[in-house]
Amino acid sequence: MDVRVRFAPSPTGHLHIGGARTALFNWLFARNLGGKFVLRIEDTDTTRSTEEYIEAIIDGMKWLNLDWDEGPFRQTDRFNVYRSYVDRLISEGKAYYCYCTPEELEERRKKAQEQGADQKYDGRCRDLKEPPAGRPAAVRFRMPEYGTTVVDDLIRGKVAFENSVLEDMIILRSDGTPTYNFVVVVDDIDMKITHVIRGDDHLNNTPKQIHIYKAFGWEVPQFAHLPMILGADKTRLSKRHGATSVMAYKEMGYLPEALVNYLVRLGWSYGDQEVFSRQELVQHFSFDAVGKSAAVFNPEKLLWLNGQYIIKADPEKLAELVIPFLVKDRTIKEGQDIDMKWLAQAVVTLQERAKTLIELAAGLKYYIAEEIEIDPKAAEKFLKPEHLAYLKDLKELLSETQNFVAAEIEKAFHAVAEKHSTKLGSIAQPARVAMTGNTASPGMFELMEIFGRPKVMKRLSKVLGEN
RNA sequence: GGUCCCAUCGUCUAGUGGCCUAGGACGUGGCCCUCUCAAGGCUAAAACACGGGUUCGACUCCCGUUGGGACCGCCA
Repeated sequence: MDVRVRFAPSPTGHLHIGGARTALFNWLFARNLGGKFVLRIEDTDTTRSTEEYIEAIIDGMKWLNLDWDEGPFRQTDRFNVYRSYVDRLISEGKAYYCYCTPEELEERRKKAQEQGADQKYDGRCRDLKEPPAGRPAAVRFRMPEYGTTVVDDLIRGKVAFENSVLEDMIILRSDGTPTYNFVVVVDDIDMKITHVIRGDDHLNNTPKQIHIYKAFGWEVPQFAHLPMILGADKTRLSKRHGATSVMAYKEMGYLPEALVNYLVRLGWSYGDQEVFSRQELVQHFSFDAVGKSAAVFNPEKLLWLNGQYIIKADPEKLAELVIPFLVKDRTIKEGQDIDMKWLAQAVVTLQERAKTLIELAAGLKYYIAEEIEIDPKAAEKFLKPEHLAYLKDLKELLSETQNFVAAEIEKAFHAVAEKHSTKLGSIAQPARVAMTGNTASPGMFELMEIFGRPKVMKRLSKVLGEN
């Protein structure tokens, strides 16, 4: 049998970290087994779903490079289908009309809670002989009252539920729209889904859904319930814990490969390996190695991973990716012409120093900008009169070098150090402040080579007050 | 409150009854490298929630306690 899985987000918000991981595990499972990955938009809540969020979710999927084989399907396009399935259940006596209003139900629930009693629907419309006139009706599914339902889960094993705790849930609202627990089953059957891979928070819904499958005589798919992702306080990850939308990480200068790598290790492992290529992920992924316990989202480890991916990334590609951040930084103007070959060279010097594209852009600033600001503290420490004397000599030597390349530049530095009987560091630090305005940067020799002689001369002149 | 799930360093995890003096990674401290900052290398501190069983032997199996989480909607 061909494996078919789906990711079914509801468009009531952006694609968030938890949803992205669910999508990723579905994708990996499908790719590992050569199956199909379906994208389905669960927009039956017409009051909260928006077109913007559908776009946002698709953007997030694309950015993470999680391609789907079918869809996106939308449930709002399928209301007639659901309607006919509801009718079938009613005609077979497996569902019935309920005339209780939401307000009445709410009140009863509240009362039951206060008394510490069972909160489930009392079934008062279950066997109604005469429907009350003039009241809107919802449709409820008739749950079995006795027996046990076992969910056989790929991650958790067998989980048993007493049917007596299940209530007759509403499958069709009084406004004629169907509800989640019903449509999810109808869709999964219509779309021939073989494995339902979703968040742990759905485990309790699963027995209810199994009864719908059975009411129709359908085969129940395999389930895999993924553990939750928690915030630092161990509660479900939410806005309170900082950035949760996937696209926010794009804006913060993260690489999608790094986020994917981080997310997959939240719950899944392969021995001691931490960094995986796409191919390795697809090759090794299996639910056997998915853990059962919830995981705390750790931004620091994600940052480290991102740094690892930046180090390994192709400099030309990084140069492309960093452009929007340079624009945002106002280091360059939108659409400004820039020598990409040269930019890539500059990027190489910064790769192992930048953990995000934002940091990369910040480092690139002094390579590109005409004027730099000099940190007063740095100047105070490294631009004292004796330092300026070194820089004066350095400038002279550098103006005479044949080829303005790192090896030649290094010779000049050593010559100055020797002349003044001092260490290389006492020349390099002042030079660094003159070049970058700061005390930390890539190595001076390669930096100067990439700057080029004119820019180096200009900046030395400036600190020497020679304008 | 009811139902269900979960439980190894601060965090992510390896571990499927003897290989464990519990391994790796992030983070933290130290050292090395070094023109600064990184990167890299070495190193240190840091965990089997607790209590009972089962067993010749439990991190590993069973039960309970405790702790955490999820769900209990005419939301998904």
